[in-house]
Amino acid sequence: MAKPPIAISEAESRVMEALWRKAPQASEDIVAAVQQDSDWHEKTIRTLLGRLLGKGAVSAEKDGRRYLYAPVLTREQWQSQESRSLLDRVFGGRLGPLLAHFSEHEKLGAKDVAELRKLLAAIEKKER
Amino acid sequence: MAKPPIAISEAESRVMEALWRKAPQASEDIVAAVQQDSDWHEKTIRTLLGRLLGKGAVSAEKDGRRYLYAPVLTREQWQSQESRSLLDRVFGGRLGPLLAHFSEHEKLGAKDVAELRKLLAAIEKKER
DNA sequence: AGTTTCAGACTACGCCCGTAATCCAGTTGG
DNA sequence: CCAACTGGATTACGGGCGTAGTCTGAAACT
Repeated sequence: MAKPPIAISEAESRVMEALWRKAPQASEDIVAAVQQDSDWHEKTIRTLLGRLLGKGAVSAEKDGRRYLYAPVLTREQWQSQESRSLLDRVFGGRLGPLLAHFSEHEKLGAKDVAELRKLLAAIEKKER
Repeated sequence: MAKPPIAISEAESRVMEALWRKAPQASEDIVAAVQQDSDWHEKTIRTLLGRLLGKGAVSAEKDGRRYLYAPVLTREQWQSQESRSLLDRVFGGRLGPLLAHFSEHEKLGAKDVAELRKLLAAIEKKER
């Protein structure tokens, strides 16, 4: 069977962020890390961690009486899923319209333009 | 006060699609249009339409015994909202990483590449 | 050894969403 | 004029999500 994609919610992704930055970590440290950027209650963060475990988005390895948590879903996988979802849901699966949209409505910084050039250069190289 | 952004759900967006393609339309026609691409029950579609009305995403004008519905939220506004949401939630608000992601993980069709070139050309022209 | 503590498990609860079914009043067909 | 029909309004219901609170078992402190 194909692996079912792991869907995580907005709030859950904030917890994943902490793990993507550093892993493995004990829940105490995760709580502290997440609280740097949010005002969530410790209980809330632990609940989210538990849900992520249930979904298989993180793994837990026993370390004494506590667990050390690590991400299973990578940030890249998540970014891919979310990007593809936007592409399919909102732009009919075509990159063109999405890019056109960004070019019209988002201010592109110098770095963005450089990234665009790089992207195009890579494509052209591969093309022949 | 600033107008609060109108958030619509996935299913609701399917109904909006029908209205974006043609408006105004009576609910009967909307139902028929949506059913072309889905197997939703008529009642379901009417419920979604009602919710969209409640959210102010569509307007209804009485036309005899029925209403004629029209979109208030435009497709472009919606695409903007969703794009910005992805950008902020998943890519820290920076376009570069998003573009890098697409260049690495998405297969670009010829049309996409053309769109990219056009986009870059437009930028270069504006740049000087 | 008894008590306090704390990580993790289980429970809670209101709101949104997907997906309808039921109810009601005005229109229309007979 | 009465019955059937139909669009719209109201109600339903289970699952996920945001946001915790409570319970429990074992470790740690005294």
